[in-house]
Amino acid sequence: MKFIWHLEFVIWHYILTFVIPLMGFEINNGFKARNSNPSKKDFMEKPVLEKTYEPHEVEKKWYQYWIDQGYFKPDMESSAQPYCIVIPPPNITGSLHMGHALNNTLQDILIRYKRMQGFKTLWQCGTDHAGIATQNVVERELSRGKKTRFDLGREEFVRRVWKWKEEFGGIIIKQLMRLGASCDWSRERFTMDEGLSRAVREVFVSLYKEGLIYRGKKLINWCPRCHTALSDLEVEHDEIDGNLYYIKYPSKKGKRFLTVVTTRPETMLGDTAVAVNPLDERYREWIGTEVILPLMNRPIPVIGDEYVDVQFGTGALKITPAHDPNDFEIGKKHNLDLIKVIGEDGAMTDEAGLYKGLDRFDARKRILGDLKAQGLLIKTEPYRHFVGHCYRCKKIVEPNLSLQWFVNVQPLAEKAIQAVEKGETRIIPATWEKTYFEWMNNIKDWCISRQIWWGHRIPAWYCKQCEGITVEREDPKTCSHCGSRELEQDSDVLDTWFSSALWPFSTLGWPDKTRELATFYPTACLVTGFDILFFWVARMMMMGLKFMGKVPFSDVYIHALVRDLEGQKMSKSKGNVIDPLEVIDKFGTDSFRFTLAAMAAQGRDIRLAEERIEGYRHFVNKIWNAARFVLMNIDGYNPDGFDKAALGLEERWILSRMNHVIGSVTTALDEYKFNDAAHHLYQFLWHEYCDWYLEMVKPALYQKENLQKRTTVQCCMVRVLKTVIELLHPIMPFLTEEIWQKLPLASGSITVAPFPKVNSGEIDTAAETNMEMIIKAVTAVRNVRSEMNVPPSGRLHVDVLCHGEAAKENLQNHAGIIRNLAGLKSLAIHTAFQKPPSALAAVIDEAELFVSLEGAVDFAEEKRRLEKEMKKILDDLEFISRKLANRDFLSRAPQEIVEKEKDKAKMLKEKEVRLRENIDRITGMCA
RNA sequence: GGGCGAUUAGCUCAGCGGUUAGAGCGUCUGUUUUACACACAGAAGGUCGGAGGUUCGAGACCUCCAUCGCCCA
Repeated sequence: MKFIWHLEFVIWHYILTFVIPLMGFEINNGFKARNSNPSKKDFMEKPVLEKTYEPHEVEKKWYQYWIDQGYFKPDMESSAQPYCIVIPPPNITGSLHMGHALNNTLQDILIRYKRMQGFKTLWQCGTDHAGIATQNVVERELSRGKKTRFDLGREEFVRRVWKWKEEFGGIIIKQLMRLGASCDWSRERFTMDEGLSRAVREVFVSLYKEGLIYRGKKLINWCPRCHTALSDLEVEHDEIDGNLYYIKYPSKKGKRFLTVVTTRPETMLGDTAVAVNPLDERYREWIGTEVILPLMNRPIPVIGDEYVDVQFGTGALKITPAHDPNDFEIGKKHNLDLIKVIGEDGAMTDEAGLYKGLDRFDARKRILGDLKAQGLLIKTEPYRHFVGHCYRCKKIVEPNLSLQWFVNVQPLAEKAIQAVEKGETRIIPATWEKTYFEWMNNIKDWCISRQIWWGHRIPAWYCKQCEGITVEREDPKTCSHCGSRELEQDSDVLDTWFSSALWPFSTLGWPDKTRELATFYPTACLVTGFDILFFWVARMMMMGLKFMGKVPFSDVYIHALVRDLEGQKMSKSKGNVIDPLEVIDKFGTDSFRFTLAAMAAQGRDIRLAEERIEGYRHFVNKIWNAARFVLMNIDGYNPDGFDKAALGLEERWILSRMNHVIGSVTTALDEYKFNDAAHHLYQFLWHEYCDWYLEMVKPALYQKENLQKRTTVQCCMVRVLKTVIELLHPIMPFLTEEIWQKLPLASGSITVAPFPKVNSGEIDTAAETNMEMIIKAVTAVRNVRSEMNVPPSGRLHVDVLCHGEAAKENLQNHAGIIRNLAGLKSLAIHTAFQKPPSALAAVIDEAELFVSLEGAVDFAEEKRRLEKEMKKILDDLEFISRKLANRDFLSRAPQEIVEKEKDKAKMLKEKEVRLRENIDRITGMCA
């Protein structure tokens, strides 16, 4: 334990000393720019970019700029449609981990996307006071000075926690800034703020007055370490290695015994019955008799109850209503006494007789020893079973009888179920709806009181005179029942999740009727992990519907968990955590964000390894270099030189493809398919724009004779780059801003630039078809070169035999592209010609290409190559022929599918013929 | 015990009724081509966990089985 405290101290010390100064973003509330736009200056001084993208300075510079410009604040005066996301408030004790990184990256992508689309966007941020967790941290700090919170007293202790919060509580906020999060920091809220506390008070009082909040003595989960009650959700059931103990309970009369089985012998001191199944022949005659509870020598009844599982153990169950939830229910049914033998501190109570004062686990040992000595312990067998642990401190939870505050949530849950059924709130992916309904339908009363000091104190006062409870919006001076002035406030605080449940409206100003509340509630989307679907989402639904009359959000997007490469949950104890901040330091924020987006497929966990991020850093660098290339080739650039009539096939093609990508990315983001958006952008930018378009236009850029052509290319390549950078901005905010600012025609910030829209007029199917043919021709030649080991330096002559005039025209018109990209010395296009006997052949759909080699040709190798090709064609052809021979297929499949298959078969047959001819020709050469 | 999900190329994953399957990384072969070797060109690699069924057609839909993971008792 000491070691852990020490470690924690070291970590905080590190953060304070090194991390915070490095992250020093300055937040001010002004809309006015204080700095001039930082990069225009750079552009003037350094027209050519560095060879490699260096993220760190860039990130710092732009983040500060965005804050200074107030881009993250919604313009409340605008009439645009609102779009609001409330952040899942991180705990003030927290430090950024992978879960936060993914969660906030996805939110930032959505917010930036919508902001660019012109919505009035608000990403409402803030932190959570995290009652038990924070109290634990400060208590641990105190214990280093050998003090407890009781030494300080409540008031002083709470003051200390506030002080701790002021000093350390902001760390995660600074870390979110490094992630690029575009929250409106000027609206940052804290669950213990005055306003949010007022919301808590209002909700508590009105639910109490309505009878939905009540105080009652029930069996609750008690953590003896945290010394507080917990809700059912805050208990984690983990499987542990335990034992099954077989214990003899002697009958009151006679010499017989009833053998009961238990995993927790220490609770037997509080047994008030033994239960057997009334259908169980073995014990039928026992029902109604009494046995003597060993060690306590107390007679207890044997009762019959169907709950008892005949198969389990001996079929006789000891009943301890004060220490087991099932026993509690049975006890209630049979009107059994409740004897509490384990106290709040985990030690045995006065009711435990001789064992009073012993810790629960020591008592177990002692009891087993005593039973053994009396010959009452028959046997002990190993048994793995699930035991409840405190989700904060991981200690074993004690079911305990206790007077606590509860919310009767069932009436609230019904409305929350209906809202999802009616589609007022969509849960995405929809598979989670089932889980939501399952839990909501089986919901139990929510224990909301916590026996700690850090939190919202329960606004209930007890009268010393009449013992009545007074619950009011304003602190009462007198008892509402008898008027006495002798009042004492309940010492408990509320479950932290109680205030979190109000977050979507309390942060917007409720219970006041603010403009923000009217504008942004219901919020658009909530992004969260499934681990807090019940803790938080479900409760926000209930409270939002109850107090606002409307669902708190239209969409709930549930994302994956980030795991390590082996699929293990990342945890400090396993030592498999990847620290997001280290990743950002190493690879830059944009690489990291893109990786998360690319891997965020719906319904699947993310297995993250550093190599993934490193891989996407290559993409970042690729984009950087594409921009570098563009900027190096825009001298003499004339922004008005974009003449639609002058566009070449390359331009018409890339613009068409670009518009497809705009459409795909927009759809993907609208549907929360972040990985699709990322992959479309990756594919287009790298493999279409860089690999093909930029390579194609190099000659036009390098020449100075045809200035019209050059200008057209410049305009087009700048436009496509600018567009794709804008599409990428939600995922990669920093790199895109840096490049965008350097591009001509950019002013202001990409943060608020309009998100590209599809221009269907630029979709050009003919251009795409023609370009595909050219790409196929180039690839075919390259393939031959590579397969036949023709050195890249060898300039070749190629003859193309086209099937038809259309193909000839297309290839003829763009022979320059083919020559350039395939590395040819010369290219001749024919519709009929004598095949050169020794040339290597490549067959594409629309043509045959003959590559003439100088010097010796390995005809045997060429034959092998062609035959390999032939095999593939024949396999395909066989498959398709079988399909077309099937009468059912022809009659039942849709006509267009049949046509498609027929076309394909025709194409394959043609290819087969041509390949056969070439094989025959080469065979002749071999001989 | 109840529920949910996963199983596709060496690895991580897309694809969820219509070309006997795609990407990234990795592997192999070439290449100092004036944006990028964090690159370029090319290639190899899969009977889509197993068995039945529905369908003209099935990684994709249904049933069962196996293995793994998660949630709730």
